Amino acid sequence: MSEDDDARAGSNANVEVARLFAEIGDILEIKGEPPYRYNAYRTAARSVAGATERLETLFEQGRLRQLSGIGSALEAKIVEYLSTGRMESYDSVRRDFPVALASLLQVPGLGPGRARAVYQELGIATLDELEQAAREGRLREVPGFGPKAVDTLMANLGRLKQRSSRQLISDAFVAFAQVQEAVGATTEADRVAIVGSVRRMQDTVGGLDLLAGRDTAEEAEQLIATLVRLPNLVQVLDRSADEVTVQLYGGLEVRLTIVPREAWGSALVWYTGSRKHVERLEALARARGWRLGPLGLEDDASGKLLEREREVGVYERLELPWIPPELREDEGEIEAAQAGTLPKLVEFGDIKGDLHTHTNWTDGTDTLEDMAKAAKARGYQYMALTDHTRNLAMTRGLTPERLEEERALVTRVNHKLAPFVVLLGTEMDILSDGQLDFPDSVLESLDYVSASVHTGFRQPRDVMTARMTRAISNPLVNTLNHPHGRIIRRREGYEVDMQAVIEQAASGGCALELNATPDRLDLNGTWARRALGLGARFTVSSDAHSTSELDFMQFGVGSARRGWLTAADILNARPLEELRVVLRARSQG
DNA sequence: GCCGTTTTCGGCCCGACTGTTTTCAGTCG
Repeated sequence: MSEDDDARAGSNANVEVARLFAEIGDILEIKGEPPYRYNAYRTAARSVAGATERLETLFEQGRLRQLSGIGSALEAKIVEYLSTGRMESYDSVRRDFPVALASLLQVPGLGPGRARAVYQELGIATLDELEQAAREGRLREVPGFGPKAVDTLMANLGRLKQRSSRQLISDAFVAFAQVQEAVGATTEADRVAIVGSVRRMQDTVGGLDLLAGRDTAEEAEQLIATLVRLPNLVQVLDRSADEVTVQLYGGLEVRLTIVPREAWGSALVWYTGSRKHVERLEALARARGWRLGPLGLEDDASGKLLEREREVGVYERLELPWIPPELREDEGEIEAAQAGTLPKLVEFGDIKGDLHTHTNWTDGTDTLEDMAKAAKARGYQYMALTDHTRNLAMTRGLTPERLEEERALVTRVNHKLAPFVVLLGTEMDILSDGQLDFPDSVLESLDYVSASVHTGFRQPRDVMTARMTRAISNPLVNTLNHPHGRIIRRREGYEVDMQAVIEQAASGGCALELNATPDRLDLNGTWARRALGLGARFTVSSDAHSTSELDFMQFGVGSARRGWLTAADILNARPLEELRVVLRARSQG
């Protein structure tokens, strides 16, 4: 590993090309080009950013076109960049509009049309300039901006500033897979483990913390060299002999800490955290005259090491059972551990089926048969097909007539894949007044009914609360999907008295979904635990819109574990026949 | 600009709301 390699890693081609494509896409949208054109660039940007190999390598081997979304035109642009360090089409679109202008698209209520207008009328290209113009009243001069529009814009700008930079947990897992692949290819190190908030399965994470064990200093050096050569590395933020922090494309920070192999157990405890949980453990150690640190639990007086190799050993020494990482938040887990009342948390293997899936009949990308096969391949006994309903027009939501056609398809697929079972279900829109999108007569004919709010997000809190409680009071509704409606990093949940909603759900027997899609994770663990206390029941489902998204389930199980849920609390941890009994009981009141 | 056991050409989520209009563009989900 030479310094040259490190320096180059600071501006590698994968990251640069991804950035150029993404920015071209943004500017084309602002220019008013049709969606298929700017979307092509955005798809390509994601594809390049997610590539596990360097573009140079792919080019040399003539495999650039293997990246999805890269056709002949974009391949040529990549080749142009690799050979000249420039991209003419990027320079060209930049002559029309400044790249910074794309940052305005983050503001809710400000789309490509208005972004173009503020630039052409006032020369505004940044969020700061926009805010100043709004404050000085100059924004009113732009056609299309009335007093109301300026007010909401100001409010949204303020909210945008406060938005946290926290990342999706799924991005951390993608980065981990990448690190594992790179490490496996270049070193003998077999132990790289996730620690920190990602191991605790928090719904959003500050970054990815990794831990590696090493026997020799050379091994540590090798590991660090591997990390700074990742294809999507943006910059090395910090580096020492046994720790390195890098930033990847998209903003995720990855920190790798390397400890002597024999200190693996105590280091796992230490770096998994949370800080508060570890402080409690430190206090328990102190009370015994010991000291807990990353490199071991030792006797204060003699300095003798009491435990460091096994994580469970550290807990045992402190007279505690091993505590699952998802519970390590100092929210009662130490007390429960001492009292012997830690719950037996649900595990991925407990999940018997997925109750929230979509197909290409609405906004999914895959056929029902492919979805069902993929679910079966994951070891599930069943899957509920829950396509959207007519109120959600953008997804080509189903009418009762098309639902009947789907029923015929379900019958055929069930015949083919038996004993695997597709339940005919629905993700039914909750209309703005709390009525359901289908009449009861249709709902009665279904195996499974879930309901969701997808429209009218800006209703006042009391209206939204009444709307949701009314909808889930219908005994034909088995589950309330993604109760808060938040999309992490994009939009807050709607204003609603969630306490009232989960109370209604708990008392009426309507299950609450733990939606496992990484930018939803809704309910999250905190809310799940609160609802559990009220006696609620739950589902944990992927909301998959493609076969690969069925794998989101793991994040939902993480939320469930953070919510202290056991398999008994989760409907789809039950075998099919038991599930059917529960679903029927609900509809009979 | 990409893509294909429904296509190598013709698709590519589309209807409702909002605030601003004076007949609708822009944005959202």
